[in-house]
Amino acid sequence: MNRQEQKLRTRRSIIEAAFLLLDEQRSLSSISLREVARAAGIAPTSFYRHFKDIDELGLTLVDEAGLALRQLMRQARARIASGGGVINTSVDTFMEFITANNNVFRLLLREHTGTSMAFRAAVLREIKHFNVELTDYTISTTGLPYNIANLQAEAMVKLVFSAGAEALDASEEQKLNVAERVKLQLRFVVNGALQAKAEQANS
Amino acid sequence: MNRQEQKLRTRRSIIEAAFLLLDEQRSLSSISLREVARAAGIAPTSFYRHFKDIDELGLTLVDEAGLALRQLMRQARARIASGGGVINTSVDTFMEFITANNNVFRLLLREHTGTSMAFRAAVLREIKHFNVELTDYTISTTGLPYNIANLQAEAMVKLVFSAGAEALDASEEQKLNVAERVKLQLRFVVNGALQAKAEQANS
DNA sequence: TAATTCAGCTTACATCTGTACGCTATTTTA
DNA sequence: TAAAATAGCGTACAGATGTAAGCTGAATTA
Repeated sequence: MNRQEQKLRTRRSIIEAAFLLLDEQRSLSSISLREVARAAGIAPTSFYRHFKDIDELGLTLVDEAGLALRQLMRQARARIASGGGVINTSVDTFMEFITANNNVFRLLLREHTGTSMAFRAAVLREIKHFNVELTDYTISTTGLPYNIANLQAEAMVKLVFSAGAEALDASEEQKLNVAERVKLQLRFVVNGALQAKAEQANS
Repeated sequence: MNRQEQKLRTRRSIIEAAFLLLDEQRSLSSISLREVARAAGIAPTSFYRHFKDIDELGLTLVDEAGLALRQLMRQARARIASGGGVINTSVDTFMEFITANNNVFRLLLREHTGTSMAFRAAVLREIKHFNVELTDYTISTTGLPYNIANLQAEAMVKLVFSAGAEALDASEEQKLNVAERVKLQLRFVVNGALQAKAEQANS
């Protein structure tokens, strides 16, 4: 077995151990280096061979979570292309993601309002990606002017993330309810934005 | 000086010390009993004369924060009555609150997605108050049917809270920008809801 | 093959935590 | 006034934490 390879493997096991620790009652700031090391099956001090800090590990986790979200968006777009409606498909895809990758989404949600400015900034970067891509998509499919498309996209992302937060702790049927409600709310936003476009055109 | 009176005074100083500790880098789960006691000027063990737990203190803080928010709403309603538009006045009032009671709002925001189920539940209760009152207000002023008014109110609260989260870390001019944007987004929602009402009536 | 690198380990230490126990001094009650 | 209650204190202890120092053995390089 290669040395590099082995090191990467250990690094992976640290990362995955950390994700497992990040359940509904733990945040990045509350997991300890020793605890992660224990879960990863290494000595506390060996942790330093891979990360300078617990914080460096935390940033890595946020990055990985963001990556997973972007992959999700690609998946959603593919499903939209094959019919079903933008809002329906996107929300359903999102909800599936949350259910399947519980801890990953929870991490983003928690650190978004967490105690570390670095983590908050990292999460904000990921959300900004979301906004930019949705704004572009909206412009290209509806022809809304940039300012309106952007406001719309931002509002939609916020509503979907809030719904995701609710869904995290919810039962399966509650999740369906949350999904249904947010879809209606997204339609409010879309229709309101369309109306704003019409008004803007008339002036 | 009364004994009860003195005890209340100490209790107050614990609560206020805790609020002061809850700045942008501390959450309820990261402040220690000893730290709070130190800041309040009492011995660590004296803390137990007032609260069973740090958690009991935490719930008290969430309650106080929720109370402050409800008072804010009353204030906002009074200002609406004296003209200026519902959305404008509400958002402005909210933003003023956030600026003046930084740590109070931050507490709610953080514990909303925090690691303690009890705290999350407590914050949700406060948000539900918000939703109920806004739904009632919407029905009585616009005549929207309950289901639509409720969806609208929920969406608006989520958007305003999200905007509040952004405003917390923002400069004064950024805050103005955030406020302006959320007002436009709220109009999207209101107009979209009105349209939904029209559609619902036509069926 | 001999020398170097380095992932992971063990040991060690200073610091912080929650909280149990019992004392004191003052207020309240009888 | 005598007895009871109690807010606050000091001491003490068993954990947990981050991380410094130095060792080991296997993989890599020369």
